[in-house]
Amino acid sequence: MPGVDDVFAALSDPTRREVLRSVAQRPELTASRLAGELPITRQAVAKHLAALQKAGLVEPRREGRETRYTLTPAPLIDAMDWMAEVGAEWDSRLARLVERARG
Amino acid sequence: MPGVDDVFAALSDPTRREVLRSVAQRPELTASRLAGELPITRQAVAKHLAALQKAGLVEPRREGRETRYTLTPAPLIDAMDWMAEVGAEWDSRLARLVERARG
DNA sequence: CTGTCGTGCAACCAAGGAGTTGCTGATGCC
DNA sequence: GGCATCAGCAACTCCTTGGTTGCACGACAG
Repeated sequence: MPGVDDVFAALSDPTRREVLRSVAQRPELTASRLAGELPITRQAVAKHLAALQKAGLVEPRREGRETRYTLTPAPLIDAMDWMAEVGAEWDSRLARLVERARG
Repeated sequence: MPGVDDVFAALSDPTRREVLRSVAQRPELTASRLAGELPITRQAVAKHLAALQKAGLVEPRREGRETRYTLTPAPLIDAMDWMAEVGAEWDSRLARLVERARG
């Protein structure tokens, strides 16, 4: 039950956004494999994944000796909700955008 | 011409989000007035406003000896776009999974 | 002109966070 | 069993940053 606070905090770092995008693109990604594609160590990737997990954006699944990560995009909607709420007084078009994104 | 990077960085701080929300609700707000409503000094508010301005989320307008700030919500759309893009990649991943399961 | 109010700039401090290295513990393969 | 991986934990180093105080300058009221 992470709040908007954790979500925005997680998205604030460019490397972490890159990690999130990688997890979104490739299924069942592990920290070691991800570290092989990024210019940082495995431990750094693990920290990013922990932050993303705290924000509820990613879900670990233990498979033998490796842990695979999966995107859980629900908190993204909450963040978009917050932005729409801020923009609501200013421009009602934002609210309509989110409505459409939610499906 | 600020990028998504500055926007997410600006939104990462709770106090700064509070500032942004205040500016969104009450247009033509000044730093001193804002500082009166928050438990921080005027200079801290000014720094937050500077960060928001760098992200293109707010626009200053000099009026005599005071500067009034106005919300410019356009970069919020960019940030929402980024999130929607990540979600879309996730959806296509799901689609591929379903495709494979269908055989 | 003088005092006051609102701003901006600079230096400084404390806390947090990104990234690293080093080690230990499991798990899988020969 | 023995070795190579993958992962988790801890401590440490920098660098960023949110917040502060102090000061100096421009604008308005008396």
